Amino acid sequence: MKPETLGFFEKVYEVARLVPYGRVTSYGAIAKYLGAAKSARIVGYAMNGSGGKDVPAHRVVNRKGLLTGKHHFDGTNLMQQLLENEGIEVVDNQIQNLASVFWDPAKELK
DNA sequence: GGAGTGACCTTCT
DNA sequence: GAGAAGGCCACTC
Repeated sequence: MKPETLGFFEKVYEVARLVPYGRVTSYGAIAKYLGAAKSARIVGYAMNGSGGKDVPAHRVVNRKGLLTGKHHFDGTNLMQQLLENEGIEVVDNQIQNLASVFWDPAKELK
């Protein structure tokens, strides 16, 4: 469990868990916070292993607020259901008040 | 050891 | 202003 041993994936899981209730963040925001803004794709790839973990992947969406990773969940509207359950308005797999629920780790955690 | 993949983002036309 | 294309890094086979 040493930071040095922890790969980039573990770091992504850490930030994903830090996302407060009723808030959502983007892959690029996490990647940028980790110092790999150009590796935004890696963040999404890391979520591939989030299944089975306590990582709220449903709180992580793309830059447009679109639930792109929704397909990776067990169900189809599960991700949307979880977001709506937290008070986030989601329509057609897309967050409406994204600017209101957006959570930037680089600024919040700093 | 090399090549391919991926739940993206940035930039140019 | 909108649309389209490319690139980038980390992990897996």
